[in-house]
Amino acid sequence: MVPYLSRDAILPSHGPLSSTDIASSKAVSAAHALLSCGLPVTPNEMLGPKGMLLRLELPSMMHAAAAAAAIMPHAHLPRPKTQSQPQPQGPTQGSAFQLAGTAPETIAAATMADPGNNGGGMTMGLGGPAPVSTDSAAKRSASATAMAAGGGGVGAAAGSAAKKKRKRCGVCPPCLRRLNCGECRSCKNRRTGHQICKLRKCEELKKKPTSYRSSSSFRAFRQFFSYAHFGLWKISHW
DNA sequence: ACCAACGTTTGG
DNA sequence: CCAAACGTTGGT
Ligand SMILES: [Zn+2]
Ligand SMILES: [Zn+2]
Repeated sequence: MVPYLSRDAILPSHGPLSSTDIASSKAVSAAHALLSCGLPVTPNEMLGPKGMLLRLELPSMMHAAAAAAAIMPHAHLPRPKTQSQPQPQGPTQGSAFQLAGTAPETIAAATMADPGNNGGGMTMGLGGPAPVSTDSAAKRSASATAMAAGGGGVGAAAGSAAKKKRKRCGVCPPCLRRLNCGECRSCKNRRTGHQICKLRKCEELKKKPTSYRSSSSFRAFRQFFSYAHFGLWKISHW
């Protein structure tokens, strides 16, 4: 199945019909999101001659989800912070997909097999060209991750994806600093601490790593297909 | 929460 | 191999 981000999905056909301004801004958002997923696309490529959003074929559902997250109005609503029971998390959060019933294998893999968190979320894993580590790094990480997997135990399928080490965003103020302050605990304790200078610590990495299932792109994706399931979006020509 | 220490991953 | 620095654990 080839995932589409269709115009009809983006702009509800019965809704207040698209001003081209809205389409344009959505195109900008989607293009940005796709770019961050490694798919270089310009807003103009998503807009037709009349300024309407075009149906865009995407290389993976991951891209579709990211684009949906950037476009859909509810993607960034704060989650109902109500005491979410520490339920077995896996089955519960996956139920939306079972409901939709049409989740392609790639998505099922991306969502169901998510071992709880993967760093960075939407840019990882599916869709993009394979990470391609041709050298001994592959073997290195293979053995290392195998060992790491051994410790975990609960709920993880054997040989499930190892959790990736997150990388600094590179654009936040701390990331832009080039010099260690030399005064903070991390600097003073560099020999044994192995930590970056506190003034250089990336703001993103300070945040608790978010699981893919709690990411805005996943929520948008789930919402997207929930609506599709209930027929609120036009999907007849998919 | 902060911190120290260590193990581990990652890119060069 | 090595340096940098993320993840984790244990102590406070
Ligand atoms: Zn410092
Ligand atoms: Zn940063």
